[in-house]
Amino acid sequence: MPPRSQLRSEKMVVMRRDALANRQRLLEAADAMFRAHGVDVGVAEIAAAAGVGRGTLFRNFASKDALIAAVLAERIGEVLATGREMLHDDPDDADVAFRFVEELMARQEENRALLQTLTEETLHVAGELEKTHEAMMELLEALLERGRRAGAIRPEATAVDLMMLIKGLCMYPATDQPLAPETILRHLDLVRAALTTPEYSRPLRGLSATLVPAAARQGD
Amino acid sequence: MPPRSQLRSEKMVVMRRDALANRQRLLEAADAMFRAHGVDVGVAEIAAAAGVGRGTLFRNFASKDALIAAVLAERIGEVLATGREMLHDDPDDADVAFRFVEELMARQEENRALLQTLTEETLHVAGELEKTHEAMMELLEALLERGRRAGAIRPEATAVDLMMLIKGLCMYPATDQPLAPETILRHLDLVRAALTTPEYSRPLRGLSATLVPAAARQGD
DNA sequence: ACCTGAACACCGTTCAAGT
DNA sequence: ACCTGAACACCGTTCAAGT
Repeated sequence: MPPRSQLRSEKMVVMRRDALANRQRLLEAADAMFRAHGVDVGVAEIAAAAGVGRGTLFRNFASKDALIAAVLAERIGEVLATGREMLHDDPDDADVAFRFVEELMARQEENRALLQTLTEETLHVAGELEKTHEAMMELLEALLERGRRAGAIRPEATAVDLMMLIKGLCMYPATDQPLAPETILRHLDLVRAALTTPEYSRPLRGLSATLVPAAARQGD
Repeated sequence: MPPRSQLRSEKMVVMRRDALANRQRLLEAADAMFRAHGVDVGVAEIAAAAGVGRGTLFRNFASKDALIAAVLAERIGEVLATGREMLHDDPDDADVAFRFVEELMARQEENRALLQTLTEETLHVAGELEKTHEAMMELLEALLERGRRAGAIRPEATAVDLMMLIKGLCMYPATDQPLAPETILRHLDLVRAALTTPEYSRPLRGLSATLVPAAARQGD
């Protein structure tokens, strides 16, 4: 399938090669700038880093939100790929769903800033992101089904349940500083406790997050 | 304790009566405007609704974020009050913690827009909000302790655990539309399952949230 | 001491002119 | 067909002048 323009994809217009290159450079520049300076970097800086004018940015992405959504979709796409591998490689693991979520959270630090912009609005600005999101839900559904079949996961548990229980790890305001790995493991164990049948319960790893008051912190 | 200026509270300066009235009207106007139009209403509109100039707004609140924080602190303060009543009225209820969280989530709809702005930054712009947050954690801790003593809640469970598990209800992006009451109950049951001892488990009420794709929705 | 609103600074976004 | 950057619009925030 030849690359199509984002803005007029219904028309199936094939982009000029140089224009497509610009689009790609914008995506990469945006990705790098978001990592380095957060999502609040100006569009001017992003365009400059990509070596194009501001107008070119808006020719390729309807708005700054759409650009953020596109970058986020790419990153989530990578996670999706590893999740599908897990699903394929290990057909008998009743625990795949939680193993995947652990993998997902390990990368969470690099995506936290982007995830915080993921409100309903941004979810719908780019059709690309919405499709990625749906793909994620389907994957989680398939992963959970493994556990259900093995009797490890309660039958009523859904992908949405799982997402909502995890959300706090990405969002909890007082933990904008990096989460300790043990804190992540502990929270995931709590999520496991919520979704598994009693027979499959296990003790919690790690410790609860401790909130550091602003007064006790350095260099804010 | 006489009312003190927000900006120079160290000096314990007592505000002039008319100035204090302005501050109060700003808080009320902001609260009303946030409910009606969301947190994105301009400061100009808020100041106009309060019947003061823009400058007065910034004399009382260091920034728009500080104003948002102040409003949020007031609303959380109300919830805190009902939580403390519960703690006091019913000393033998092992389930107070979850009853409180249910109450908290019932009001969640009116606070969702504000809660979404509650990142670490906004948490620290107003000392008032940080204190409220700490008070909330202490209250949750006390509520959980009731359940621990009765053997209903696992001993390692903390207030932070509870907050992080609930967070998804406030934040899950695809549910910016009002959450169905059954969805709230179901999620809280999952949270209960995570935090209670196996003996106290109970079946889930309600249904999992279903995500409505943008295409299938009306009037976006 | 406090209030006001014009002026400022800082964004995202558009668009006329150019290739 | 696409690119550019000056110009625009829209905020939050400041501050000189007024009471």
